[in-house]
Amino acid sequence: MSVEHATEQRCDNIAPANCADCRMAAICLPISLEIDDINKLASIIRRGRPLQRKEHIYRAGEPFKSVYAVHSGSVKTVKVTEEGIEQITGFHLPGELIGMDGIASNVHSNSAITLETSSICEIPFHRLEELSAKIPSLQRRFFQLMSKEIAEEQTLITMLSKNSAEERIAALLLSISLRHQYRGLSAREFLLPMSRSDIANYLGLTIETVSRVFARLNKNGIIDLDKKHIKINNIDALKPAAFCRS
Amino acid sequence: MSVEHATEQRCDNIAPANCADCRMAAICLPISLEIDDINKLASIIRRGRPLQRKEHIYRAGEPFKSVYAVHSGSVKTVKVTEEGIEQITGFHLPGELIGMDGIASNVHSNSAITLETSSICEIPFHRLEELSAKIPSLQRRFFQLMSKEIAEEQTLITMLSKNSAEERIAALLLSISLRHQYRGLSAREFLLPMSRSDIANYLGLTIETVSRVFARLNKNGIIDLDKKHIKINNIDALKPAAFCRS
DNA sequence: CGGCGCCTTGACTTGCATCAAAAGTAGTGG
DNA sequence: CCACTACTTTTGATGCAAGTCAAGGCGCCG
Repeated sequence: MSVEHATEQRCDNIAPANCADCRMAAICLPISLEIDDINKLASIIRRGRPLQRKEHIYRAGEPFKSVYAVHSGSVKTVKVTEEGIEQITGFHLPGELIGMDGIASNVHSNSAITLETSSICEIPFHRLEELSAKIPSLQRRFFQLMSKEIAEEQTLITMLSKNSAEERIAALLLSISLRHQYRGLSAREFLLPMSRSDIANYLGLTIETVSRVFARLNKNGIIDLDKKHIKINNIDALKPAAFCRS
Repeated sequence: MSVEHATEQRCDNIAPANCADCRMAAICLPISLEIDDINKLASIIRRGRPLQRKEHIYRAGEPFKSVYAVHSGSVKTVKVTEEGIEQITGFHLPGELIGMDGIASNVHSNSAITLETSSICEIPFHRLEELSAKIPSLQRRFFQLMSKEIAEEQTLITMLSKNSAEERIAALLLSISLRHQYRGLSAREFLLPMSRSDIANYLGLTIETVSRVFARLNKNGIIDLDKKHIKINNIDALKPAAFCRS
């Protein structure tokens, strides 16, 4: 809707979101909401101005007020331990929701940082709570999103605990590929929005190891890699089953 | 309350829980619920018969119907990958809630298995949802519990990704110690309900490494260990800070 | 053109895994 | 109560995947 764009231009800070017209809505809210309910939800969501690469959406330690949906671009979430060690806890693509780690303690336990120019929708949590109590399918949807995050983290835990460097990198590529596909984009060819050192940090490896594994996959012809541009030639070779017979 | 015991005796399968009198309630539901609301919640909770060691509470793949609170004893949750690799995703002590990973897909993604004789309360999820929509503080509490689980898993992720074998084991001991203390039990002396191989699996190590690290901590006098019985002599030596200067 | 990040590649080191075997513990049944 | 079997834990010897250290390449921007 052109109105949406116009609003964004005029208002230099935040604009009301128009979820009914957002092509990500099917992903961030794939629920059978009545059009009426979608509009109620949209009315509490605010679309922020586009953020540049490396800007913070929220910082660890800040009071928790909202959760956020990635509208376009990409984001990493980072946890910092008391000793100052940084751990990337997730990479987030359009249609994905972030910030739910702050609900428990009312303080964000992670920081969220854009990996590229991104546009982010803000959802004030107390209003989401109120609305959830009134719209059962929204409450359920939100429980589901949190549960999904738990399940995804468990997958990462298993990977860190049991898999080799090559398996971890293969799994990350597959995950990104799958999420692209889900959004109707190419599963075989895309840009990696994150740096090698982000990948290493996320997967519990060093940059050198990440670089060497990419080089090996490239030499084997499983992928074609040119800096951040990746093309997967043999998607099956990246699947877990491929590692059983090697 | 003796009535509660009487009920348990009579009914060989399940008995209604009496949350108002349960000494775990302060932990599993530390919310400012009206006594009235507590009773509404209690009315949907069922206390199962005591389970023996190694019994399943639910199995991965089963339809998701309920979440469960550990009333007494202890439980491990285990995720099995498609390739059949098992990863323990958590150890759960009295007052802790399990099974929330199943909400997203309506199927349990983990199995839950008792580590010792345990008594477990079952909370049918659809009734919890209904009640949450009516009692705002309950809805919030449940969001918080899920968020807490996310934050805890992120801690495990960081540990698996960044810490040495010794640091991981120290962190596990500290975590158990803290949870004992929270329940008013000794922070310095307790029984480890899980086997060495469970610990190894959870922390992404081998049993041999776990055994060696325990032996080293024992020799250093940091802990006294006799099979599963552990006594922490120098709790500070287990804290992350202790590893900065070593 | 020179400085700065980011990435790659090579040589070497190391913490933990693997393999192997013995010792300890628990459960079962005669 | 002991003998037998099966499992868990400990301890030792060896190997390897990934980390560390170091140097050089590439792209970007002032």
